[in-house]
Amino acid sequence: VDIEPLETAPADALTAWRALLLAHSAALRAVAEEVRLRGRVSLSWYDVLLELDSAKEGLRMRDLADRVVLSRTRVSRLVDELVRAGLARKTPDPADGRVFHASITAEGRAALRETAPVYRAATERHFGAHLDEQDQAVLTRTLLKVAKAHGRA
Amino acid sequence: VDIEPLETAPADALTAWRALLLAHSAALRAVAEEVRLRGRVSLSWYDVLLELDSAKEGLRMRDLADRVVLSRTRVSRLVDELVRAGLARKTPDPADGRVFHASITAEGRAALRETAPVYRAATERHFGAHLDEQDQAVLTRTLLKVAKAHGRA
DNA sequence: TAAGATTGATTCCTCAATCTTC
DNA sequence: GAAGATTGAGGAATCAATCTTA
Repeated sequence: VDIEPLETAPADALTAWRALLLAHSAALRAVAEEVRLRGRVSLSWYDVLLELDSAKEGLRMRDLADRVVLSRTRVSRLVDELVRAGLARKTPDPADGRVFHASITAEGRAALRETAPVYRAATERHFGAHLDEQDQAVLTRTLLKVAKAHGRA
Repeated sequence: VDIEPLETAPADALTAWRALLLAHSAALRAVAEEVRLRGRVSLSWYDVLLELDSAKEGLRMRDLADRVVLSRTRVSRLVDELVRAGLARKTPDPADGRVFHASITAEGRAALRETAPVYRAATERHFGAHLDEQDQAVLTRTLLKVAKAHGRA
């Protein structure tokens, strides 16, 4: 983190930031709780499985960690849990002995299919339902600007 | 039938939700790191002190937990840490023996004054700087709708 | 019985150190 | 030495159980 001189922030930035923290906390708790109750896998597992499924070829652990909002360490442990549960597999890269590729199993896809509607419904109920289409479009556009500025997304 | 410009973001709730998760994660990490490096207290301590300062009368532990985005348990432990550090005090309610009131000390106010500019600058640098004024206004409006729907804010 | 607050055990998550391979 | 991945240790956050008082 580079240190620069202090600048006076527009009062609006702090207000928007506070709103982001509140909305995130409230909605995420509700979504995670609903997925936990009604889904087949936890939200963390779901996130990982979703990325594995969208990348058909198998993902290096490193790349997987970049796509999920978690540390490399955490992802390593989550994948191990998924492997133990039979929902994912880990295969060594034949060309580079340092690398492992994680991929989703048929059972993992089944779990994903089973949990996806729960996740969609929870997200809709606890987040989307409170916003109209234009709100959602503006949120996506503005929040992705922030994420991209940090090298995510 | 009107044609939308290509750069218009998809307006579905899942996309906006994903953008929220990414932006929140990236910006919060950066803000917390900067506050940790340059501020006098951690972000958690800062949040609690801020609430204690804004409620001059002292807050019941219960009410404090409601205002901070943390569990009652966590707040209880944070306040104990602050008391040990001399930045807050805890006084029993004379009328109701179950209740404790947490309040900020002069030293706590000093720590708050010292950390506030760091927090403002970090929030501006890692969040506000990537948004124009209208973006910020819209974010505040929409995200507060979500928070309020969950009984926060 | 119920509400406010804390404690103990547990899970979640990350950092630093390590191991292996390039 | 540097990069990919894992392990050990510890902090952060929560849940369930408990204690106290209303």
